[in-house]
Amino acid sequence: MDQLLSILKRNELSVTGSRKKILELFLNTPGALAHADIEQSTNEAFDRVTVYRTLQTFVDKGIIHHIPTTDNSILYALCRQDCEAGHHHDNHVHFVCEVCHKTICLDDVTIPEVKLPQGFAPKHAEMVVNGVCDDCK
Amino acid sequence: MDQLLSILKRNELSVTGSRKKILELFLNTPGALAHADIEQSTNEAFDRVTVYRTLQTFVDKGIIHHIPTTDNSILYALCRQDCEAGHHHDNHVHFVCEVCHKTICLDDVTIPEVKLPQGFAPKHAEMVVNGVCDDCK
DNA sequence: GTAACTGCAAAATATTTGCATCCTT
DNA sequence: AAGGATGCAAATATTTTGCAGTTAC
Repeated sequence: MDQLLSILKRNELSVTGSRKKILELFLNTPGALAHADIEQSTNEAFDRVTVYRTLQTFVDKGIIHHIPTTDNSILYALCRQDCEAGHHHDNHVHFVCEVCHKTICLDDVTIPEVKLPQGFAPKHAEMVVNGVCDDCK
Repeated sequence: MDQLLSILKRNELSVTGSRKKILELFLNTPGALAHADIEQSTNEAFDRVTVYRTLQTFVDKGIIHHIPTTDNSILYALCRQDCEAGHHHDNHVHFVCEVCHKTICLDDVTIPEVKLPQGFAPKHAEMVVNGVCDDCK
């Protein structure tokens, strides 16, 4: 079965036009997407409200997740291996290029463990690295 | 000289009421502050616009910085040792407690280096750990 | 057929800008 | 006194909500 459909089915979501198109956009994007990127995904425009609701649904189901940024922008990313496995790990580093401003999931770079002070119980970590990416160097 | 004044002077900022109050708020807060926290800092309310402008000024001067979050909220933090040294390193981990929702600067926990794929040139890294903090455990 | 999803309109929030006035140096 | 900072008003932009019509199953 198509990967796209399989993701929706697995999460008990009905297969609708906007969900297919938005999810496809994520599947075809190596990095992260901002709300605006999705709204402007030229070919067919979605209603702004539908984009909000669809993203929220995907986040609720764990299909996509927010990724942290240092510049207050709001980015969403779907991470390939996690989705194929059916649940999220997101334990990889995100890289933000300061030249092209793209955000890239470095799926192969695992977030290292850190030793926290006494009493802190970590559950999840996010790491964002800024710099210049391979394309812009 | 008062630490507060020294920070403003060092950055060539005139010493005004709102700058003093907002900076003081940061100096007295162990973690991070959201825009709303500042606006609501009871005693005396600032004009919403002044808060925006003051925060922007502080960010421009490097007195405070955005910290990344995984939940799309916008947080600012001032980090003690950096400010005392006169410039920013911010190379420490931020911890977000999922019980009390506070964000804490773990000044003593340094962000580890990671090995990036060929061609990526890192300049700065941010790391956020979610979990349960010492107070809430 | 039913429950869920979408699009439109509008409300509620959040952020930015212009300008006259006030404060800091 | 001069330049910059503030507060108000208003313009923009962003996000949420209600509801009627449409679509998926």
